[in-house]
Amino acid sequence: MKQNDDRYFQFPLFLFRNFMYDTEKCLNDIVCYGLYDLSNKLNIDLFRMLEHTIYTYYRGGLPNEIKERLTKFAELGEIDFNENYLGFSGQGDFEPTTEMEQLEMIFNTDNDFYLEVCKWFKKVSVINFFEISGNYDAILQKGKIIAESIPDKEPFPMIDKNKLFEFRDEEKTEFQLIVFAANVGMRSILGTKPYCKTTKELILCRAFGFNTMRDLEKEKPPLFKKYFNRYQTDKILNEIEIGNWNLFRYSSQNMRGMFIAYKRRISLEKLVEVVEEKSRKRKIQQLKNSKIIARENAMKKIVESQLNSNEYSNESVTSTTP
DNA sequence: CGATGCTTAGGCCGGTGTGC
DNA sequence: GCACACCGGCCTAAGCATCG
Repeated sequence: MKQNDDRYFQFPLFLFRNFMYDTEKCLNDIVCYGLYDLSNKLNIDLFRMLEHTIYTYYRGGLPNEIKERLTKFAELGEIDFNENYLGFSGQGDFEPTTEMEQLEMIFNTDNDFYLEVCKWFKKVSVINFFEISGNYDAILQKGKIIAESIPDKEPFPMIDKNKLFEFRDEEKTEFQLIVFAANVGMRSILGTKPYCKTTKELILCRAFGFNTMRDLEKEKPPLFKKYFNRYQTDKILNEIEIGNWNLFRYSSQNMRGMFIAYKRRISLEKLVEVVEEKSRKRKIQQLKNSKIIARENAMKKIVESQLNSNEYSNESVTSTTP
């Protein structure tokens, strides 16, 4: 797992459909899916797992089965636990090097035990990351159900972990919720791109958890109508731009649609440059095309007039012939 | 393939509603 | 009467979609 993924939850967009109506349930579903997803993707760091297993053995808190197995291995002399130092070095650092090496040897010969410890370690890692207090297995089960019902071509936006818990646990106004939702909508459109072109309509559509306007029309949320107007969309987008959302927008004069971008991925100056250069190149291409067309038309005319003059000359020839 | 119509963002503006 | 939030209409030009 990469360092910068640590702070984000990634989830299928459709979970967001009830965000405006039942925020807590929506965000808890996202946590369930995130937990399930992480438990699948998590790569085990063997060193940390060895260390944490020894640490938890000394400190207490291992599942009984694992603890009993370790005790047995100790009785057989395959691992030496030092009940005086409890894994701490003379300098006071937790460095159970010998125990870890011995445990690794045990893992190499007893694959079932290794897998059992992996399962436990994964669980504690995930619980630690998500700071959850609920029933881990139930959450995992729910996450699995969600994962199995993801539609095709579903966008997967990401939410900052702290923001997610903030919105789940603190009271928010409807406008604060729609701003958060629009932020998610924008992220679902951007994906991994630093910037891209879109419309206000699609941002709002995604904010309500729908992939396309076609999907949204099937079960249009009442609040979509409330917020999809000039004043409200501008207010929402302005709020996102001045707030701490790492997002901004740019629309060239009279252009159809707008560009949205991550502040941390591209500067306003750079985006404007890119957008105006695109428009300049398009204009140049249009000029080229119109010149080609003009030339073709001119050539046609010339050919036609030559044909005509030939006809006249032929006529004159035939007329003079007896 | 080209002409045409349609959609879109944003500047501007007038009108309505609300609280003081 | 005043300040402010809200809403939709009109307008422009870009550029996308579509039709013949």
